[in-house]
Amino acid sequence: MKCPMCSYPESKVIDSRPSADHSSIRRRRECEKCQKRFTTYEIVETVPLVVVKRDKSRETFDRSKLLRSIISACDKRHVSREQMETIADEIQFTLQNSLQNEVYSTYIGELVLEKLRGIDEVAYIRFASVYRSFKDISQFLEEITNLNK
Amino acid sequence: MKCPMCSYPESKVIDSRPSADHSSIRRRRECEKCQKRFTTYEIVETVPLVVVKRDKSRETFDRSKLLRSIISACDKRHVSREQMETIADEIQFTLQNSLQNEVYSTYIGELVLEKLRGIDEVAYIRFASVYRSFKDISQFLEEITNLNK
DNA sequence: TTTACAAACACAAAATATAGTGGTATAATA
DNA sequence: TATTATACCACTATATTTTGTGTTTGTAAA
Repeated sequence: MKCPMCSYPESKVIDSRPSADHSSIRRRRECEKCQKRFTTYEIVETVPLVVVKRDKSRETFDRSKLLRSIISACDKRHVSREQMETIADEIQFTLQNSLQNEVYSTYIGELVLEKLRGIDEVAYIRFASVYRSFKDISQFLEEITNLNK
Repeated sequence: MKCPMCSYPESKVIDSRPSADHSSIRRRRECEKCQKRFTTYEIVETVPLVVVKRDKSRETFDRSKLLRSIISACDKRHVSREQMETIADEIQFTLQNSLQNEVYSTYIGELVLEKLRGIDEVAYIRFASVYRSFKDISQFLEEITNLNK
């Protein structure tokens, strides 16, 4: 590992500690040339998450886009911004921990529905109406009837 | 190191290679629980560069601020924006490769002077006049006299 | 000011990673 | 299409890192 001070390419580890949740490793290194010490982090490669849309086109996952869709479903409802952020966070976490690096937008939609269902029924129905493209009132009614089963 | 798929905290290294310039190490790991494999990178901690000002107050280094000071010194002079950007880049590079993570603003000033001196004398004098707070015309003259020595 | 916590430091035994060699597959490029 | 570069994979001997325990220090919070 190259020394950030003198750029010499070899250094040795003198201490190594996993982070509390083991999501990274902090190492303390010493340059073999100038003896200066520095810190490094080993982190999991972040694979950019690709979302496959209905028309099969692909785009990189965008948390703010996800959040916007949640916000608009919750408009005027008693759902706090914090709750919405949490939903977005949880979904992002779920996606990033899914084994794939490509996820279907429909899967994300289902995840949002699942979360909203437990928080606000109106927001849930609204999101479903957009997401599932309800064609007429009967589908609405059907979804609402299923809600309390 | 936590498995990004199943979140199990223990994994083993199965391959480890330094990058071409030794600025990072890529490791291939295998989760001890789910056996899935993933890649990690060990990178040097990026220490935010702190600038110590004349009054001893500290702030984080801001390239755009540095650039602004160069731009105003070069106002109406034949120095291209590209040259100014290059000066800022070179100084930032110098600072980030300096052994310290705290640098004195006076040091940055000297670096700018050094660069300007080779490019445009008027810009140089202007920057010096602000930076060194010339009190009267005699200091100006002195600096100008020294310029072509 | 006291407390609490993270980071730096030290040391040593035990466990694991590193780096050489070499093969395969894939993607980007000429 | 041939070429190149990169990632992934396998195997092995040896050197290095890891991790427990414990001290110290700087800094943030109470």
